[in-house]
Amino acid sequence: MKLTFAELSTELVKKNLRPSHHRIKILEYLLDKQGHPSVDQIFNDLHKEIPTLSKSTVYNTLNLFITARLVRMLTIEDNETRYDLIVDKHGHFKCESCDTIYDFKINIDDFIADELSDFQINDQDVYFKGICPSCLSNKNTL
Amino acid sequence: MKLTFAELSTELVKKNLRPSHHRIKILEYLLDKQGHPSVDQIFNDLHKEIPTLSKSTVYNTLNLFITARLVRMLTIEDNETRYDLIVDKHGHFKCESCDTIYDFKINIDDFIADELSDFQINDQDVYFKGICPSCLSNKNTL
DNA sequence: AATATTATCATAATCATTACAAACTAATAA
DNA sequence: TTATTAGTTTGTAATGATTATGATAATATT
Repeated sequence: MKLTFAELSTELVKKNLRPSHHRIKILEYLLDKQGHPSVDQIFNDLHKEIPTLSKSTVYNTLNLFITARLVRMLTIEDNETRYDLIVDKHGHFKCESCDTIYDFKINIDDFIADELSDFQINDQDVYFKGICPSCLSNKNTL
Repeated sequence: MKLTFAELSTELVKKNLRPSHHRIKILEYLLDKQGHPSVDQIFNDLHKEIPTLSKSTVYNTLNLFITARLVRMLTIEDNETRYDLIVDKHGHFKCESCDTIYDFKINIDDFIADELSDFQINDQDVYFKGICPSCLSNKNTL
């Protein structure tokens, strides 16, 4: 579901964000890139295309997207924040070998225990960690 | 289920950790304190009792406990790690108003998606955020 | 075009965590 | 007991991710 530059721009405008070039590029990157990139990944990759890009801008833009509820912050790891476009609810699996974060379907609402009936739930995160199939098979061939 | 000093000491020895005074105090603190304390909370509270206690020791000891699988790290928030004694699997709810982290029962295994059948799962975390009943009722009375 | 507003940049500041080396304590052996 | 070794704790310095700040550039508004 590759969106055009113009379509991405509209998405930003919908959220009352000015569709600057940098913002569109960062949004596009988040859409295209699998594995839920970190700030460093985003910055390093986009820096090749946009040499003037500053890391501050990446931070600013991501925080802007978070406030606009376009993007979610994943705190699956304690030393590095990852970012996730908000589409539908899903769980996250981080491979401890290759650091890729995979999405998986999960019906989170089924989880909700009775003991939470008096709580106001704003966010739900399901984080799994382990080894992904690709790294598992590599390990076997070593 | 308050454990005595001697019993806590035995727990450490079981895990091949020397039962030093500091380690026992930190373990005891984790057992007694509700809401999953941060390093700062642990340090500040224990510092009153043990004025010579160093924050390094708190970090060292917690990491030791994690390696020994006595304690789990909670990365529910991106700016502060919380710690959780390993007992049985449960979810964590963080109140965004009072910062307390509540446990709740959850049957994670029932919900594991088929798409993860080829993944080796080592850790499972379920993090919810929102407002706890106590803060909700406070808000209503304001 | 002039002015006000917003974006971006570059650097400095912050803050949680880790690394490190010295000081201290406990365990073991002679 | 003393000497030796291993393990623990401390305090400070280093690291590294993130945020704050002030200057500059771009865009929108009048």
